[in-house]
Amino acid sequence: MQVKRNLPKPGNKSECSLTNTGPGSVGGAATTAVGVGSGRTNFTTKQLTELEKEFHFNKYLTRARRIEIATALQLNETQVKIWFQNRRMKQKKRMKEGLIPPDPVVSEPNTPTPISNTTAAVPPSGVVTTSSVPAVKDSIQ
Amino acid sequence: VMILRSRFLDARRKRRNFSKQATEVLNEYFYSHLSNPYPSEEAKEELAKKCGITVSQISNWFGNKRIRYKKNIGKAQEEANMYAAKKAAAVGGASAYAMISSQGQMI
DNA sequence: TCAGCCGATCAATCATAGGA
DNA sequence: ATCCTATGATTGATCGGCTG
Repeated sequence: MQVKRNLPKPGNKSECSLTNTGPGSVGGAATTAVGVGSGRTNFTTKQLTELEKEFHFNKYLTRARRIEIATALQLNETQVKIWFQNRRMKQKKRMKEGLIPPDPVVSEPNTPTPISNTTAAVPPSGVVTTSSVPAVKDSIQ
Repeated sequence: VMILRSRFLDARRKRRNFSKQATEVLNEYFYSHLSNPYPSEEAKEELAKKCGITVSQISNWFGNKRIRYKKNIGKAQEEANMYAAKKAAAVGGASAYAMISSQGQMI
């Protein structure tokens, strides 16, 4: 939408390259609940849980799998694609500094985990539901 | 509302402010490169070493600084700007390289 | 020719630290 | 303790470049 920054990396020019804030006003289609489409979507816990589960299984998605997930989680294919991209970058970053053992590589890159139900949205889906407290999963700091 | 979802998972966000010296070094670099406040990977590593923090933290700092600087402009920023410029001009030793690189690119 | 990926960044937001 | 501002970190999404 509005991030038209000049090219910082390559030889850029003068001017404080930080001068934008384009009024753009794109009509995003987000389920942000907040009025008009907000550029940033607020993923639900369920969506994040499923995406995380899938990621743990396959770091990369096939077109078909992406569609399955997007449909099941009620997200765009693009949102799923971007989520995986960001997730991979996140893991790489963690790997560098923090520690986060390399992935225990799962044999085959397949075995479509039946994403629980189809029309995700309401069912409690007993996945990691607010363990009710300090549940400090995650290692690292 | 229910949007209060995974906030509790952010337990990792136990931030600690950087040391005053580190912030000093970062601001000095930022203001002496205002025309292009995007340190290279190498520069980030050097700054990280000098500040005693990680490269990611350097990236976070510059990211936040750029946005927040832009959000103001014409405020204490202008002031901070000349503060840095003066500082760089003063001690020719450690700050000399900063001045030079600030003039690195031209129109 | 083109979609997906990477790397960097943006922009909004969260949660805490620090000061009054 | 209470409120407010400064600041580090997180993350959905964008930009430019590269690639199969």
